[in-house]
Amino acid sequence: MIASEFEACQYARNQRKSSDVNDKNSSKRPTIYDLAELVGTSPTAVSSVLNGSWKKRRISQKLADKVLKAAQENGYTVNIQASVLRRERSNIVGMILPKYDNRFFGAIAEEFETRARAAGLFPVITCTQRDPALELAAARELLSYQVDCLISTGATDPDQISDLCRAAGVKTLNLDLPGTKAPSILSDNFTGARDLTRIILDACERDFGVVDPLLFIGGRKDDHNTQERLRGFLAAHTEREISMPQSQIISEGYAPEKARQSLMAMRRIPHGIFVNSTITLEGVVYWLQSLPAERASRIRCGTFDFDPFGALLPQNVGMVRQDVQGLLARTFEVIKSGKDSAETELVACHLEMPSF
Amino acid sequence: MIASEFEACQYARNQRKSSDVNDKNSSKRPTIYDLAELVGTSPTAVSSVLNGSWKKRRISQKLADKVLKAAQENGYTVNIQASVLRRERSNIVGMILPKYDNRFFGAIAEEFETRARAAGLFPVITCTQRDPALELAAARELLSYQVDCLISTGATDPDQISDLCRAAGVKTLNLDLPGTKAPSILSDNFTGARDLTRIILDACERDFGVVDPLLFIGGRKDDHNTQERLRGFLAAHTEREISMPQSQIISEGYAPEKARQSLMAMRRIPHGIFVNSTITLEGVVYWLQSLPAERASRIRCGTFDFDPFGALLPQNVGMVRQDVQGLLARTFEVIKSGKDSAETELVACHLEMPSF
DNA sequence: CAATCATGCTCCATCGGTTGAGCAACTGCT
DNA sequence: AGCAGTTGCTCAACCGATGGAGCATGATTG
Repeated sequence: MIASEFEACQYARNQRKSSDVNDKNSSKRPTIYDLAELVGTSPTAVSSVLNGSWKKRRISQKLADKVLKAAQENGYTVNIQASVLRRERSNIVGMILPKYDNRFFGAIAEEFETRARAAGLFPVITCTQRDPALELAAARELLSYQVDCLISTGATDPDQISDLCRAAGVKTLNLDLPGTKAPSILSDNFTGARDLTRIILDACERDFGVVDPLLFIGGRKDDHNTQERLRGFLAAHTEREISMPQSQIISEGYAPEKARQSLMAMRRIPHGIFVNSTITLEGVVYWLQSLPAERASRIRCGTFDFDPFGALLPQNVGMVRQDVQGLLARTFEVIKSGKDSAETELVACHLEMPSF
Repeated sequence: MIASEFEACQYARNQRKSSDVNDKNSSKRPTIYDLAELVGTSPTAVSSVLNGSWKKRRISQKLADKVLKAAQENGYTVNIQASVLRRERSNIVGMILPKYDNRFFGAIAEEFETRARAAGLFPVITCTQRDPALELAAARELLSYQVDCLISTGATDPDQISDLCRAAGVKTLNLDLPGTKAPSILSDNFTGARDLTRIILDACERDFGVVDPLLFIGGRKDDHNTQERLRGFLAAHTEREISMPQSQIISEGYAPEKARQSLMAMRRIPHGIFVNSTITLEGVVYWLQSLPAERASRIRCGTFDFDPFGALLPQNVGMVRQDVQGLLARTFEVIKSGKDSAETELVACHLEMPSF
């Protein structure tokens, strides 16, 4: 008898499981073998019903229904590890992200997850605390999970990660900070910064009749984004023939406290300030609070990156909001296209003006 | 000859791989079988060297060194899918998180990842946009990745997720919002809110000589955390024998715009305001901007949850900062203890006073 | 009525790593 | 020399899902 032979074979294959099939207290989750035994069919049939290939494999509707019902009743979930091991693709997309502590990275994380899910992929984000060693370790870890694709966001050393991915034959892409060994998708920091600078210059001229160089504060000179923003900042001054003294560019890190101290130490307080990040803006606000109200009201500032509280500051004349949706739309397009030339692509920013 | 038999067997096992071993252009990553062939040993030996069990398995230092060198040179990374499939534990811990758009959840995500890594576990966070259906789908997905443990943070319906986990025999735990079917770890919303209310009442009395009921704004009445905070808010009034009119409690959601409109519509503007979230605080600040400066200066407010910009508002007298480190410390302790009784545990908040 | 085809399913090898069992070879002891 | 014990390694089964190959049926056609 073929049927009993099959059953015997199943039983031999997995004694413990078989005896647990009808045991609701069993903590082991059911497998396709368990369902096959319950329904009285083969594991292959069960698998193909559950993964959708059953039509192609000419399984009858009747059997499919029985299998689906059994799966439902027994709370079956596929074992992805086994599935991925067997298939060529994992459908997992990994992302390395420096921090979750600001709106920009938070929005990137959410948008990435949403788009990945919409594309039928499983997103895994891992946060690397701006630590190069952790970035590398995390990349390696994601690779060992067989990600199909790895996105390095704001990575300290994206090229090293690209190398790892290349060795593993995994697609990769740099977001927010460029690398030379994979496609890079960035905000147009130059244009955003230039437009913001113009707005601040306009406000100073309009409100105070002053045409002075602005103060640039925050960021690091060795940081690509700071360099580009500085370039935009200087371009806006050059086009108005305002010369820029070196002392007006303070780029000694993003930390709020550092910015506050630098501002406190200045002999001549500028009317217009270009703030290079929302985190630096915290320090600027702290400093503003220490000024007499009348003096504080005679300052205008604009910030690169958006924060809803920052936008409500009376001194605020504009914030550059990066187009997170646009950045990730392009990211997924590039992934899909399979392109892997190390070209850099810019996505325009949006200038958010105060609405009050 | 045993050696040649072994090699022949290996070759038969995997023709394509074997011929690729020395091919640097091959995009396939090396496996333990490849390394075994390179070094001239068995896959078992390679595996045990690479996963650290070689001492126990009495592999010689010499062979271990050779294997490690080969692994290094060929950029070997373990295939976790295969490894997890065979082992009983995955060492993956999953977390469901509503949003990444505020400091609280951002900090939870970072702290969770840090602690998981420190415990030798692999953290996977997935963001569910406060969507109950997505929460459930995400939980199912994480289970199919064989997570050892699943943490529901701020989940709409944590009990449903607990049920899923129970069926799969997976440990689970609720964070930030309580459930009835798994251990819950929450901030002590009651005490935090009561203490904050006291501070605001103190400030109104000290600065304006007024002993009036405060305004409570933000949140939802059916939300556990709002209920607890409201209880603390009322307790602080009761202990001072201040009676609370219903009209002073506005709990129609967290949205900033909603809060602003409610405030605009009030006939009598209160001196003291209890703001139930930083997101609601945005609306309050928006409204403050619309007031004459002199009037705005005669308001004191405190907020549940912390935001660095919010802390810098001149009207701010305190922010309740939830103890994210404490919450996650307890979370990991409970996980480790294996406890699964549905008890709720409270973690104290910290009252952050303005420092200027 | 035999040959052909479609239908509905099962068998088996496979993905890569892990683990219990076991086997040579060598050492030390009586 | 004989035996136990140690050292250093290999074998083979297994985890759960998947897909190509193939095998009985039953229906259709010349």
